[in-house]
Amino acid sequence: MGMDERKFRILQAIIDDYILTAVPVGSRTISKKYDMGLSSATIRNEMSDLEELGYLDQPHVSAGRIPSAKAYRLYVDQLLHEGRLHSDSEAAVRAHFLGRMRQMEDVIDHAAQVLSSLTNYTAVVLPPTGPQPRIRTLQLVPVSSTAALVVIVTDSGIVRDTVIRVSDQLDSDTLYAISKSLTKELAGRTLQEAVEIFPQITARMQDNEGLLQGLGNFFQENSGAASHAHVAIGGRSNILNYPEYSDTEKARSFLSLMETRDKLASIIAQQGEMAFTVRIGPETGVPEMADCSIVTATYSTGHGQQGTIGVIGPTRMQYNRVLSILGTMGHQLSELFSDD
Amino acid sequence: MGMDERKFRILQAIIDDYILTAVPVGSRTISKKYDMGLSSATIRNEMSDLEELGYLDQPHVSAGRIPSAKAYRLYVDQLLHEGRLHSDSEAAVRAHFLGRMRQMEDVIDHAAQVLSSLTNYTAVVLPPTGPQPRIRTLQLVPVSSTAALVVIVTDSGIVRDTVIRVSDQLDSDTLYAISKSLTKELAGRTLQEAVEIFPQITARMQDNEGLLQGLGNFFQENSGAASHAHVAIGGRSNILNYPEYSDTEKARSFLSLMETRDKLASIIAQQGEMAFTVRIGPETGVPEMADCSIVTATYSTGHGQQGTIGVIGPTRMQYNRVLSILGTMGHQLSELFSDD
DNA sequence: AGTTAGCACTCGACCGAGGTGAGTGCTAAC
DNA sequence: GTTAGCACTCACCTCGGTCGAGTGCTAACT
Repeated sequence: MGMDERKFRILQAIIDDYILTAVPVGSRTISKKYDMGLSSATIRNEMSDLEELGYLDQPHVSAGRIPSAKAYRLYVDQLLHEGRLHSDSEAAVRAHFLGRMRQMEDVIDHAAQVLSSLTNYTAVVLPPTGPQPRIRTLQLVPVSSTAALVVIVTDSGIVRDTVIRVSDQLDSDTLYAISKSLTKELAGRTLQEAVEIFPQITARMQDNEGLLQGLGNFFQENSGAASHAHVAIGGRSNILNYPEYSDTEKARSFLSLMETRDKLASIIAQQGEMAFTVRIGPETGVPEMADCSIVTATYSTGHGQQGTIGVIGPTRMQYNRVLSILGTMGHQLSELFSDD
Repeated sequence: MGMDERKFRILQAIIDDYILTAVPVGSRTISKKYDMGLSSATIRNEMSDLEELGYLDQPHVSAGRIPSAKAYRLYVDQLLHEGRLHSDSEAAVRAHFLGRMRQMEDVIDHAAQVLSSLTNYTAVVLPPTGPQPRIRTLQLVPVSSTAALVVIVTDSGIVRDTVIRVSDQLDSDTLYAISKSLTKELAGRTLQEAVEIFPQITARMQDNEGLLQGLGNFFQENSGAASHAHVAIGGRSNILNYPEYSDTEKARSFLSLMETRDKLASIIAQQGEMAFTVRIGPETGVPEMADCSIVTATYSTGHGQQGTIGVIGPTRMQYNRVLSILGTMGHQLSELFSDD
């Protein structure tokens, strides 16, 4: 007994119906609602086969069937293979990005917001990370008599800043001079490299110890794995729209997972190069998400950096819609970042 | 029939018990658990009076009584009046702030986190706002050949920045020169004032039109009510710990309110000068929070700026604990910001 | 051989009856 | 003014019965 064309069509109908209704679907429903030209009895036989093949589960003997993770997997693979993602969502996404935003964080937050409101699921957006950005300019701005702001501009246009304390009294011009010489030394290097050669620089410029030490620390802190910094999450409570989470206990564990940004980031973070990832139920590897699916896509900044956007919802997710929206969103973000 | 001492003690016992158990409390419970030296019958009579006075509600005729909003109000006023907030929480709060943080946002986020985990309710922290900060320094940092970063340092040490596009090609030194002259013109003024006199400056410095226009926009955008910028929220899902929110529909509406930062900020934002505000049930003025209470406290930065921290929980909130924790947290934040 | 109709069977959902127990209000006695 | 006692109320639980959606199996039809 293999998986023939007809079985597949029936399976697809079952999945479609279940995605819509979240109710176990019976043979009669399929035979009537999706006119297959087959009687319910025949469907029943096929469903029995599909269950044996592992594509369907039966919550109890006299309920309909529901698709298994394996079924969704098949369904999604098909979608991805065919590549026919209907794209009426494109306009919607684009419309939301008309007023373009200044800051990275704004963009990230906004993207998560849009993504969740378009899909009605929970959305997560990770900022771009990638090869160590290279320093382009470093500048010190006086903040008070004992503090200065360090602004570092990198080749990907990303700006990092921090306030450091300087024990000495330094005026604006002196700081500018120091900035210029530091820029000369550091331009073109990564933060990692900056940490390495920093002792030499410190040796050469013996004055301004306090300042240099502060700078050293800053480099140190920021050179590590580009710190999963800001993770934007949107539509946290969307999950409650779906009956599978009407159980409060489930909802609780899901929502508290959503609160721990770090964990979430590591779950979402894309490994590999794929345009899309779809992890279904147990494939997520997270017990709290045993009946969730995670769909992610990547975007890139045109400076070799990559970011991830993702949607989390019940396994009976509208994969078609979600994939298409993620695709569009990915494009938009890539465009937005690459000419910025 | 008035409110005598004994009635008050009974009411207090009822509130305490209800806060703990969330179950309507009956006369027998009070007479046994809180030994008043009175029989259940007597308590019953008193409770009947208290109900008539509007301090107790009876969900149905044969259940116990639950405290009304009016009762909580009385209870809280008493707490605030007596001022005896037990302070074993002080150490806990302090412990969480040992590693002090660099950036405003980090502090805010962390504070919300701590506050929610200490209270087990949902916590909200608003960044300090206050009288228009005055410009101390303005500096332009080149980002690319067509963009520059504007950094503005204000007297409260707060740094605002944005990237603006400059149509002209400007090198670092030129930008520095412009920065210096702009700083001279603008130092000591508020952003509001900067907007007003900006046309004159533009007229005087006719070159660099693109740049000046970008700057103008930036001032304009930031001069408004100090933009409820970053609102930190912690323990969103804590509300689900409490049986009054085991109804999914209620939880949903609560959580989606928590998602709209702006709205939340305006709800929490403290009017008036009071150290503490307690709004109970309908007093919140938000229908979604008909059976929530909001407790807020303020902290200040020592530069005339004030921020708000708040806790949102069910009306049967542990007011005592919450008030004391908020108080301590407020102090810690004030200290942290004032010498920064 | 595949398809279909028919039928017995299963099992969750829904409904109403009855029992249980916490809690009240009232009355009468202390 | 306080207390004991008692009848009464009402949410909640459990139990049995009915209903209906859905299945699996068998036998007949194409």
